[in-house]
Amino acid sequence: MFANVIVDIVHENVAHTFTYRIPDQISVQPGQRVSVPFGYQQKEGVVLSLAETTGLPPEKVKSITSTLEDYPAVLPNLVELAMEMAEENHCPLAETIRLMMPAEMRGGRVRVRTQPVVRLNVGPERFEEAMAQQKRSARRQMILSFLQDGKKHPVAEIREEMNAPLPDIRRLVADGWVTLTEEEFLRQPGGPIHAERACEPELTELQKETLHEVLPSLARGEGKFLLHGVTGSGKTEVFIRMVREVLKSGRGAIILVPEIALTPQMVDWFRARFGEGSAVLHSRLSAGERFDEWRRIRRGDARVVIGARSAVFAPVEDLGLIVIDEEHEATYLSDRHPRYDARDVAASRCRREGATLLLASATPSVISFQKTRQGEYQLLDMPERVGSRPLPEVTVVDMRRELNEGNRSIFSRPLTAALNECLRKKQQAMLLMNHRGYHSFVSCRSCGHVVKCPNCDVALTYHVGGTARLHCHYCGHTEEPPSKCPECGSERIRYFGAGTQQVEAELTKQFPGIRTLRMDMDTTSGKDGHAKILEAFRAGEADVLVGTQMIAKGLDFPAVTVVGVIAADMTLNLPDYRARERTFQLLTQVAGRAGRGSEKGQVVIQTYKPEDAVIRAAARQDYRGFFEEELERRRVALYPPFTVMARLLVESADGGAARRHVEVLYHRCEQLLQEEPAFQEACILMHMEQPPMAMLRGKSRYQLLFKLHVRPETERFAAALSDMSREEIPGLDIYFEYNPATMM
DNA sequence: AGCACGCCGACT
DNA sequence: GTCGGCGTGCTC
Repeated sequence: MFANVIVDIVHENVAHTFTYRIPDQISVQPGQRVSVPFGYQQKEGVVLSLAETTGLPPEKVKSITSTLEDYPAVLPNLVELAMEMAEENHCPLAETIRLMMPAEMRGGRVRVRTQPVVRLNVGPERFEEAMAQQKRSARRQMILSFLQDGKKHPVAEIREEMNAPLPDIRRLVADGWVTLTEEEFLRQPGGPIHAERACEPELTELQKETLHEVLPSLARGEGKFLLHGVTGSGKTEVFIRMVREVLKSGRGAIILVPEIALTPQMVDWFRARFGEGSAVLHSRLSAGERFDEWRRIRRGDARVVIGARSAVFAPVEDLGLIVIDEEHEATYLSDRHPRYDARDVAASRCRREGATLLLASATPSVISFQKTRQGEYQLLDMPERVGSRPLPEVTVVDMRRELNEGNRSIFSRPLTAALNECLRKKQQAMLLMNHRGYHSFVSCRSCGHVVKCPNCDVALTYHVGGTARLHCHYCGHTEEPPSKCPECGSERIRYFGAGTQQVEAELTKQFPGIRTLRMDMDTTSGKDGHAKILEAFRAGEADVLVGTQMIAKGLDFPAVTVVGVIAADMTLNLPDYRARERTFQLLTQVAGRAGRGSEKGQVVIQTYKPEDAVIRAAARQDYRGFFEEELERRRVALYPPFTVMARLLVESADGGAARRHVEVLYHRCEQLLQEEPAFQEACILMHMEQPPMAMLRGKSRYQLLFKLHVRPETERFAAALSDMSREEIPGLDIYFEYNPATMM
């Protein structure tokens, strides 16, 4: 017998299977990991298929050295998924196969952990005899009583009852009453689960209706749904019930959430709801924990998995459901190679494995909502909040008018009034400061010069705390703030606008005695920094939480009645066709944080563009209104979902070399378009430019931006572009992105 | 990705 | 004369 093995090397040259003989004494199955001789070295690989014969000359074929596990690490369905992804992304199969297992499993960097286990060596009929023989040792009798049930008990369990039981156990082993063995045990992150069957809340009518709409599909293992539920509508409870339903029928489920939502409380809550049969996969796990959680899933001990993006590859057999919560989040687009969209992967996996897909969001992505229009997804609508709680009242404040009428503070009069009222009632408020880097930069009032990072094309950020230096958030560069404009020499150079720190400082100035907490990239750096701040706020240790986007995401603080957005339109004009969509999502999500308790919420959106359709739709919490307007805009301007974007990005420390190469690529693309009229028809736009961040981490950047019609031949054109990115040129990094996550 | 094989410049 | 540069090619 022969095995076709894909060797764990990511390189075009070896991106095909190699055939190995299977020695008589070992058996292998597809998906199993093996160690094989490869050239002069020993490599790990995954068996793709078995064959009776091979066309290769026998002297070339070597033998598999050993298997790495005695089970297939990659399930057959996931092998197929990896193959599909490799083909779609034009990347070596080894690269997509790697997604299917924890990174630390490769190279044997984690080991199966064992612990000593004891059990009674004799039947219950001889228990009294054993007790009698050990009558001189109360300790050994205690151990025997402990083991009376005949089951295996970890020594650690007995150690909880008495100190140092090992010598006594050894004595019992010597006397032949018990056996002591080493057994595999699984590291459990967060300790043992207290499966206090957390009470299942009674569903509202709307929740019941929604659930009933999906149950038939769930039973048949089919269907793709987009659940659009306003903030606070109780979407979570609906999909929790769906998971229960799937588990009841003996199948498994995967729930994807943004990494940022996987807080310790969230994880505890989830495990309390699902008990021992659940597993959690996130980046905070140690290598060993991640490996063991993965194995619990693989062995079928855990049938429901909650995790971030990569959990879409969790080895759940007999999958019945994948849920993607907050489906609009950019985190579902992988930023590393191989680039994939977890939503698309989930759809493919569901189709392949006969499972239901459910995407959920209060602000669905334009792409996903459009799919409900085209019948690809079925729309589930939850337009009301649980308990008929009203949506918060939203006030849009024109900051130009505030300024004209003499208010030079960063807080408008309505926001000041709302905050005063909130403080008086001892309630809590949240203030959102979007896009920090844009707000605390240093600029010259005379010539408009902005102090930028010498390595990256971004404005340096001013930090008040500590050293009062300017920082770059991309490369870590710091420098002294200039006292004179380096461009025109004017001394009228100053810190422009407000960052979270300035908002915080301004708060303490204008509201004496106010207690504030700040959440941004600076304050959340430590381990669990995130969770600590949120916990403190939840515990009422502050009146106001000031933060960047990260405070907008799906959090539930019942005591928050006021939400303020300091400058709503800052993200509106970023050079990205999704800027409007992102702004709408951010505003709607943050507004949804207000009034989740018994008190009605109030939201104040401060803006310099109160007439903008996005701001107005967000103020009305009107997703449909936003969607229709945005879809029309994209239709006219030929943006996705009507087209696809692609980019070829060239980076180099040598700016001239990058420039020259991008020109070469441009001409090659032009040639390609001329040779193939079909390509020319597919290509709406090809644009050579320096991206908004013309420098990043000390490297110059140039890009070719493409806007393409969705046509059969587009795929081939994209493949040709992808090939150009894979050519290796010393000193140059070339990246190809199809549907780039960012245009910066 | 490694690693050997192979053909041209300055050195114990 | 050799040591060693990295260009080219192969790995079941």
